[in-house]
Amino acid sequence: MPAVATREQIVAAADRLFYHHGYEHTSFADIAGAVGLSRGNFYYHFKSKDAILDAVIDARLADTRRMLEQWETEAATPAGRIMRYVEIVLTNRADIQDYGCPVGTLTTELAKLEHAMLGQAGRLFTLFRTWLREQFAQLGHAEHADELAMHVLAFSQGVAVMANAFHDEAFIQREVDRMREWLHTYER
Amino acid sequence: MPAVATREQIVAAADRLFYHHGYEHTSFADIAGAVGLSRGNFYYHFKSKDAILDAVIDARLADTRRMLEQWETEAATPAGRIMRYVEIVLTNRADIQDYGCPVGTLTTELAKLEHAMLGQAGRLFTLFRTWLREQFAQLGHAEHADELAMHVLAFSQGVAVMANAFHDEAFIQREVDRMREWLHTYER
DNA sequence: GGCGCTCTAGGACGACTGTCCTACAATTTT
DNA sequence: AAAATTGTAGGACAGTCGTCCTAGAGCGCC
Repeated sequence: MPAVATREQIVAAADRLFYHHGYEHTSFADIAGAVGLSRGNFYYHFKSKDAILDAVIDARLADTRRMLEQWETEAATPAGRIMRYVEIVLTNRADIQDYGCPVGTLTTELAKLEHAMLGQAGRLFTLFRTWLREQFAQLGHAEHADELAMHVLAFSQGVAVMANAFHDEAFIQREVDRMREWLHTYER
Repeated sequence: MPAVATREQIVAAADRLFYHHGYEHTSFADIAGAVGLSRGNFYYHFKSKDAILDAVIDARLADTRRMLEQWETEAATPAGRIMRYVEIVLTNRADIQDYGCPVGTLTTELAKLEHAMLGQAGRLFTLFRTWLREQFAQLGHAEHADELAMHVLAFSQGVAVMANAFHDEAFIQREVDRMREWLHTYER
């Protein structure tokens, strides 16, 4: 098998395991088992566990950019695009109830570990923040665009943590509805 | 030194370390070093790491109950008491920016570890939830008290995650102000 | 066939983990 | 003073961790 395909398999497995069980709690053996490779052989593809994390974050950044670009084509209005983001917590409610938000939980964990890759993980948040800010600017609120973007991010993180803690789908739906109404007050 | 004092020292040190570095990332050696005891000797006081976590959660539950009772005496109105909760993110902003919310981050971590003590940690959330629900009921919104309580909890968790990720004090202040205005619409 | 490159298996390594045990100091009780 | 209790130190234990090394399989190219 070509190295690139194996590398992608490793990244995909690590991505899933980091999300489900956390970075620290996922061992090389776990990833190796998921891909079907021997443990020691990993150093041909990645020279350290940090390098895998780096690749996982890069992959998530690329996936996120792809998703945001797709939203640009699917939703015609900035408000519609913002709602696309808000509704992630509904779309991914099953995973969120089980594992929380992939971005939020990773950032929280890396902060506690004082991990060198924390800054890299922060770029995931910044990517959403910048995109949301642009949507609010297009909506005609350039002056407070960043504050509104941060508010929407905080909404999603709050819902994710609570949904993970209480496994309450009705709660998620209510909060999304509340957010939709809030967003209407900013539409012109 | 009597055992009870040593035990309390261990719980206090473990509480702080679990909050700062996470449960899994904190080892017996770390706690022992913080208290100034030998590693192996812990089994005289706690028979397992889970037992320490259990004691830490119990201590946090007791501290939280004390805090909530104090709020009952300090704030005359239910709205004032709810604002006391909302303003935690401001009062504890330094710790929150560094380590996030003690309750939220612990629950998130234990969920990923599929740890048996996850249910115990959930009681911390439930304690706040029940208390907030009671305040909203006293405010005259008995019918939606639980939904409103969950909304306030989600607010605090969202702010905590974002403040931890971006270290933005102005953001915390803005969100608290936003929450104060929101709460005014529910006052009679 | 022989060479070189890509990829892999398997194990060794030192460090660290939670757990447990035993011997001993300190203190209290008899 | 002797005995019993309470608390401690230090190390052994089996296991796991991330890391690294070596030998060799599979393959295209000369």
